[in-house]
Amino acid sequence: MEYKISEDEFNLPFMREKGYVRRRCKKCGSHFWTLDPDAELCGEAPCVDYTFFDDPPTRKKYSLREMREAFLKFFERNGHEIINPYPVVARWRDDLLITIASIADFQPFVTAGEASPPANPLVISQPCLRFEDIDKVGYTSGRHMTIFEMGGAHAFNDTRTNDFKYWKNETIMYHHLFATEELGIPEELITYKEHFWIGGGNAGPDLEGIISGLEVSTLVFMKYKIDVNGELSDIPILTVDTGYGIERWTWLSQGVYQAFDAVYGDLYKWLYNQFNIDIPSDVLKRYALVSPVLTDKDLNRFDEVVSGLAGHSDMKEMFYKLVDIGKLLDHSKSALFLIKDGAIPSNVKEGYLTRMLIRRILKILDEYGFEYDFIYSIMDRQRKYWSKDFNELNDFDGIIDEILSLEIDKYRKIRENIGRIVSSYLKRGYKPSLDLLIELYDSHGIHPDYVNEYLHKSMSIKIEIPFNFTELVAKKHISKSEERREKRLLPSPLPKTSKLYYKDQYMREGYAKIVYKGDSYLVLDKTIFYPTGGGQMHDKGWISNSMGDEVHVVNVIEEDGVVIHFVKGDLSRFEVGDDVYMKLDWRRRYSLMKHHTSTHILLSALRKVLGPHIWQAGVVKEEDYAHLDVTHFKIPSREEVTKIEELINKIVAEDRFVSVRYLDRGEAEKRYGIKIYQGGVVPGRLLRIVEVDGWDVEACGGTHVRKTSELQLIKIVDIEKIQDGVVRFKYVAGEKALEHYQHIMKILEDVSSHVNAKVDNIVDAVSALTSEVENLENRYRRTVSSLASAYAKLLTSESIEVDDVKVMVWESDDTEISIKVGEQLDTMSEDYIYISLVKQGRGYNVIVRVGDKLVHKFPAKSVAEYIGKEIFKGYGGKGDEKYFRMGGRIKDNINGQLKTIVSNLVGRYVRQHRR
RNA sequence: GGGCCCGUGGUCUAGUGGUAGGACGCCCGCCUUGCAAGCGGGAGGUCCCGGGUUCAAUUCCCGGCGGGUCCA
Repeated sequence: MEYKISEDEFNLPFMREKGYVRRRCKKCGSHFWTLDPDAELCGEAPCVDYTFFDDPPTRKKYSLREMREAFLKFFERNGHEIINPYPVVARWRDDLLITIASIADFQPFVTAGEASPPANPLVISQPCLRFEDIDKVGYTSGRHMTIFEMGGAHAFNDTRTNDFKYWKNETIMYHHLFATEELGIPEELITYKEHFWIGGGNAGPDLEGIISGLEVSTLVFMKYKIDVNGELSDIPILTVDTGYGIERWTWLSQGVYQAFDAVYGDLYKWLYNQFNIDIPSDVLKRYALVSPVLTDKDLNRFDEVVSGLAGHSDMKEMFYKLVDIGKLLDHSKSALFLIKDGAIPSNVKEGYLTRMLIRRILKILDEYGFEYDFIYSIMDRQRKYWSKDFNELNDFDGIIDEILSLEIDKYRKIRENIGRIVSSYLKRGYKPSLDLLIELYDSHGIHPDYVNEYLHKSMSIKIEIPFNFTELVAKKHISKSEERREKRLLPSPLPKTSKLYYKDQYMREGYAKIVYKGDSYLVLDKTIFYPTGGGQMHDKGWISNSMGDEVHVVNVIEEDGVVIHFVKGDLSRFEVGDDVYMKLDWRRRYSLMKHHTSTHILLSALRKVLGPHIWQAGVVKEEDYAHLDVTHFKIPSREEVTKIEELINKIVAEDRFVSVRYLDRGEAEKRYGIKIYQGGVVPGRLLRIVEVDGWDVEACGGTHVRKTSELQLIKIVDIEKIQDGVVRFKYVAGEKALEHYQHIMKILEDVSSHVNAKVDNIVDAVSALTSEVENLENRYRRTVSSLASAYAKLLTSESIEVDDVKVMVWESDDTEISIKVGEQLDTMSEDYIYISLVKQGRGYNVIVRVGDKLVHKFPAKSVAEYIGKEIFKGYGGKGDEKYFRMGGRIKDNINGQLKTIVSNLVGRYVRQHRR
């Protein structure tokens, strides 16, 4: 749908005072505001050329850090409060994996008016990740990056309370002042291009700030909600959503030809040297000037563009290197920030993005013949480079290396298996074709380049890789967008239930009034029953009325703030308006509380022992146990687990207070950081903050014990890797921990009585047992073979001679021995026909073997078929003239001795086939 | 969350509706001044688990578990 921006949308006092006029670009057709009344072009490349190279419009050159500081300080001077950046993994949102814009930090609650912002107005420099343009990275001289800092100056205007900060006029003025006064950019260089912005369910008109050909900012005035049909409706909060591209402003100020040069400084120069790049500066500049034409669909014009740089026909290889160092710098920084915020490489979700980035890096290293190990030094230099701005990176020293080493191993394995996998697909009937490339990439992650490399080596074939290869792979995955419609239980809205368990977490009984009665559930005006939520399972208990009728509460859920009690029992004498008495199954609840508090203690211990990359990825607290999933790359060692257990039990023993407070969302984030959102999305203006004194702080809606000593003991009982990048800890606390030990002890005692040894000696006893079993197995094997040879002798002596042929038929109940006996016969006779009949299920197995002298005259296969035809309803088998095995179901009319019948059949066969 | 691929001695793997094969590693012996290696012999398997089809399943079908991979 096309959204028109009215001519007057940006006809603001500021524009008029400055003398800005609205024009339409002759090339791209967009409307823009300019100080030049004769302007015909919008001012953005590729409509016009970049004009800042060698001659930056700013007063001085800024490093990225200086630009960030200048931006933040400027807005701070103008009434904005500086907010620390959020993680790049957007855990507080369930609709986004990663932080794609500074405003994402404040969605959905702040922009929807459900929570107050940490400050208003505020300013932030937020690292953001975007993967839509990943294929352009490197080609566009650094205009596109997967990771960048978005300088966001935000104001939230609440129309409901008339709490108005500022809107369009001031927003543009701030932008203008920042460019002109703070940075010294001549104002005639600045144009504003009109645009309509849509994203994240919101929409609004925006202006793009363009300076010297480069878009450096987007000033969005978010004022609509947009539904699935594209219909716009007004929203109560008018949000000023500005995004200043800190990297681009930096680039602008330095006037260099590559934004990577401006952003990565020494790191860029280091890689430039490592790759032995040598591009004359005038050629580099010419490339930078034409690179804006390389857009989505035009990337394959790269060769053409590069070779068109007159006079330098052999520069192609150099430019490929240049593009690739851009990718290396960009991807390694993205991967670094993802890992920092807990996106451990994985095959799912945000972890997959980390893995993809690392693999793209490894592939580039491969292409230029670098060792994979080179990635360690790239990442380490990145880490050091950015740790000055993001101090927490200092804590990631060894972890990054460990993660990289695991990823390199995996990548190497794929690389090594390529030949085998490709040839197995060819053997399976795949033709060397595009289909094969897609299949191999999709199922095995083998990049088409590698397939070609192999095909070229082994059969001198090369398959053309289309530019939209990734798109083709994606097409195979057209997913049915699963509509998760939540089933609503309550027919009409009811007043929210008053939650007594928040007033007193230890309340075990109480009175309430019935406000609604369903077939098998009750809604009360207030309740002591905790509904399933935040990983904590619901309470159980009993509800009774004044007449002494009692029902059992078996499940409790919450719907829109209304707590619903599912009950078992007769509800016929419970009526709306009745007073009822509630009683908790306290044993259950108390155990749930202990497990919940244990979870908080464990999580902080994991961060301390395993590293700062640990984030909660899922959690369940049951009555009998709890488990906590965290972002981690391997199962911890025995030593680490011991350390963790010692640490958590130290916290238990120290008897720390567990406090519960309500804090304003913004206040809480400011004081404790984003780490408080371990449990995921928590709506609302006020946050319930649970703090284990001096140890752990989380926003949490669960019920907790008052003091850690109530936990008595926390024992980790199981650890497993539930997927790449996620490790699950299962643990028990309180009396469940005691029960666990008792359970283990009982198992030990059971074992000990079975092996006839005291518990202390079990290990020795069991190992004696296993070697005993081994011995017996050997003896069994020897016995079977001597048994087989004994049987063979017996059979030989009992054989019936038919025309000099020894015919032996026997019935056995063991196929294995039957086969072995047959094998033994060869050592004693050359002219035998051996038949073994083995009952098997509803039919018979027949093994036929003939002596070496007879294989031509009486082939086993022919003997078998002769018999089979006679005795089986239907049969099948396999073998050759020496040995044949078949089976089938016996004909109904055969009764009497099968052995005799078969003997006679063989005799007849021999006589018929002698000659 | 979904699609696809895979699961065979310690490791890597071939193969098959009817006696499970190889390589590396391991053990013993021989050759060699020593090493690398070579030669001969040997040990090592619930063919991931459960159900079904079948006279017979490691193999085919269904389900589960585990691994890989791609997409969102």
